[in-house]
Amino acid sequence: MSKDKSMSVPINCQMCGNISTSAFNNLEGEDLDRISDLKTCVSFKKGQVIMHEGARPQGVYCLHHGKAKMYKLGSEGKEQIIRFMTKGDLIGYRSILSDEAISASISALDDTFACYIPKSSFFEVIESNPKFSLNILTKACHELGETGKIITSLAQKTVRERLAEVLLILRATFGETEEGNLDVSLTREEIANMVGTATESAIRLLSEFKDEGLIESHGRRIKVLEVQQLRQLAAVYD
Amino acid sequence: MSKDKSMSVPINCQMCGNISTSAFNNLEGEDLDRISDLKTCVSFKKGQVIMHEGARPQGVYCLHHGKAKMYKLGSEGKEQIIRFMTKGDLIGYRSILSDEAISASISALDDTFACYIPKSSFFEVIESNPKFSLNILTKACHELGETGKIITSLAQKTVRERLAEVLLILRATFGETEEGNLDVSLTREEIANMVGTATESAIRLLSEFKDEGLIESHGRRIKVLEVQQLRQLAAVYD
DNA sequence: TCTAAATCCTGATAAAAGTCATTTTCTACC
DNA sequence: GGTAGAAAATGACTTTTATCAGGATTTAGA
Repeated sequence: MSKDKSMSVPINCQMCGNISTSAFNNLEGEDLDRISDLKTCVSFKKGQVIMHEGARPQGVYCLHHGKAKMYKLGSEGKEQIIRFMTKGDLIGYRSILSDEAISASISALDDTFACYIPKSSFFEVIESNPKFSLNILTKACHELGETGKIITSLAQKTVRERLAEVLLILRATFGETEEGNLDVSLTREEIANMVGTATESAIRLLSEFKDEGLIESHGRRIKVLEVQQLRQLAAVYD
Repeated sequence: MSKDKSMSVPINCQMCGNISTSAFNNLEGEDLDRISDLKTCVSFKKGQVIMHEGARPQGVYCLHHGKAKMYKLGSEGKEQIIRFMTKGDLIGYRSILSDEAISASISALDDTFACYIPKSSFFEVIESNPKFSLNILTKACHELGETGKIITSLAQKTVRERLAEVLLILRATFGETEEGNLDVSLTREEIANMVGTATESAIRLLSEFKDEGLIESHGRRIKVLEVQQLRQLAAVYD
């Protein structure tokens, strides 16, 4: 939480604190150098779009710090948040690897900082290093499993259950501040866009959760009080 | 459509008619042999479960002929169909590659025939052949894009719109018989489980589509008449 | 081909969720 | 630290979708 974020910018990937949790985690010297040498550093202001749905990216971003949301626009122009991303996450790899346009936009929830890796060096390493390729494959397959859960949840659960689920996901993804609040600042509209409901419904249900003592909230600061009850409510058994 | 399905069973992968559309499409001699030599052939009766949610598969199936559905059970025990699979599709690779339990069951909609490839030979080829690995990666990434669409659709579209969408998906996935019917036999419940709605709602809306001349139906045989109108209804623009 | 069981269909009703309108409260920026 | 403008909250109402119940068809298997 240093004021001067530029201080934490890594010169090269070897020095990066996120390496162990990122897709690059078991790359060895030469391959990591290849990535490291050709990457460039970019920062994004809160709210800025990092990748646009429909675009054809010429590289991938590796998020160094900050938070981002991945979302698609529905036919009425409403955002559907697919998932959130934090440090170590790779952005745009899906599009590059399937050779399709970007299927969901990514925008910064925070002031964020990312490393841009050109398509060519990304592919070079993918093609030459089976371990790296397998890493990405593992991540993609894991993601596929998660999306299956989301689909089932959207299709079968009530809005109330899904909201409980989303609160738990936010907690797992972003953690809590010292005060115990969710360490992310989202509008009610964004929460609704993750749950897949109207903003008013999300607001109403959050108020209910508050009345029931499941959460506390002061504006955008939300504190999860009863994890177990929320889990039960969300009918999550894992 | 031969009566004696066993006639069309390939002795080895080189001879398989599905090779060009499957994940094995640009494997060369040696690697394909490795798969081919260790695979075994299995058949499944209509309704039989090919892989069980929660299980730990020791290999993958490559569907040689027949149709299958991939589905998850929701908390009330209701099936949510995630997608359908046809010849050439790989079953169980997600679980093996992410080293997680099977996240969705697969069951046969037809009498089907598949080749079972043990985990070990699958991994050998993955690790030794970057092209194969990239093939699977491409498929997984494409799937990820599709699931994003499904999520947005479930979250934002009405049941009516989603039903129109599902009819178009069925048409694209299974094609049509000579009589112009969708070349797949699904109960109304299965259609509902794909749309993510109650069986009665799916039935009601199919009747409406019929009254409106968008489809014809005689029991389980459904014929799509107005593709353009359905597309518009589904608000699909691609 | 026949028959029992499964599936399909329809109507009535209930519940869930969305929409619209208005007031209150935050929050980001001077 | 004050102040627009955005976001949150809440009530009233509408629409959509689910549920329940009953009868009509279809399907799968003997």
